[in-house]
Amino acid sequence: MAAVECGGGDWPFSAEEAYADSSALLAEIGWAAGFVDDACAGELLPPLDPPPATPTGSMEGAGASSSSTDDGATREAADADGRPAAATEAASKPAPAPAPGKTMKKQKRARHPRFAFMTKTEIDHLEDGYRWRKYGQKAVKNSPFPRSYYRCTNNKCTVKKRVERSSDDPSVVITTYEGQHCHHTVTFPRGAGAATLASQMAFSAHHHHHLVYNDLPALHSPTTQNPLFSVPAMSSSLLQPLHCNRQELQVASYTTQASSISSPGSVPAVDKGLLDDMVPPAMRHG
DNA sequence: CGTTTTTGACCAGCGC
DNA sequence: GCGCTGGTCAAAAACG
Repeated sequence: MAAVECGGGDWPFSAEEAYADSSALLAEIGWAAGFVDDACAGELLPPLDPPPATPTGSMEGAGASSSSTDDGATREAADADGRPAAATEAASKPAPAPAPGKTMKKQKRARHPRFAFMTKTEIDHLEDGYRWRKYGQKAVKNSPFPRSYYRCTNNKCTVKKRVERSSDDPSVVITTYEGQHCHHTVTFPRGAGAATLASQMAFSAHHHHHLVYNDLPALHSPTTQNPLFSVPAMSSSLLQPLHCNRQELQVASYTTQASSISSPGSVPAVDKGLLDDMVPPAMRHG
């Protein structure tokens, strides 16, 4: 596993860091993290081929976009159907009193730490110990695979999760967590999916100081012995179940911690990285 | 019957 | 200003 400090990774994403298409995300994470080889000996597969840098304005493949359906004849049906509360209200009233639930859209979305990892698996939604409710699905530009949006079922918990399959490698699932859980896992099954494993790895990284952070730009030289690729052993106890599950894992994280970003060469505040992303200090096991 | 998923629409941000 | 896209909402459907 490798964790990546994504420079300027404020939330919400700016356009260029929003990973509007999975290729961009793949490029970033893939290059950054590399693949964990099946051998689990710390050997790593070559980094992913970076997809051609797609210009921001490139619209090819937009046919996959769901926006094409938005303008369809279904709209009038929907309007006639009702959508009485929120939609109609929002449509008729320009702005003044934000409808409940819509307030988040008015203000700039709050920044949340993000934690993404890539999993080579056929399973789209990996078990990670938390319960999630799906609240949306969108077709992604330049990708034949849709992106699913999940929210933690704990109503006090604002953590969200995006799951999408890589367009470059359909066997790779990209999972992006946003926010911090304010509660314990519902279940934390031993030897469950790779997502659970990733969480465990995050914890292990914290406890064993195995994580190596680096600044993203430095990661884009696949030939170098990047510190990221030498993530020490990734704790064999963690890799073992991974191996058993026959799932290859990539992990990357982007956080909003400027402190780490500002010290690319060193090993900055390693402990705080992933764990801080995922679990508030009060929740950590001493 | 309660919970979750599906799905079409709406909205904001961004680039042109 | 317009169009595109990602993210979210919420009613309906599906599921247990």
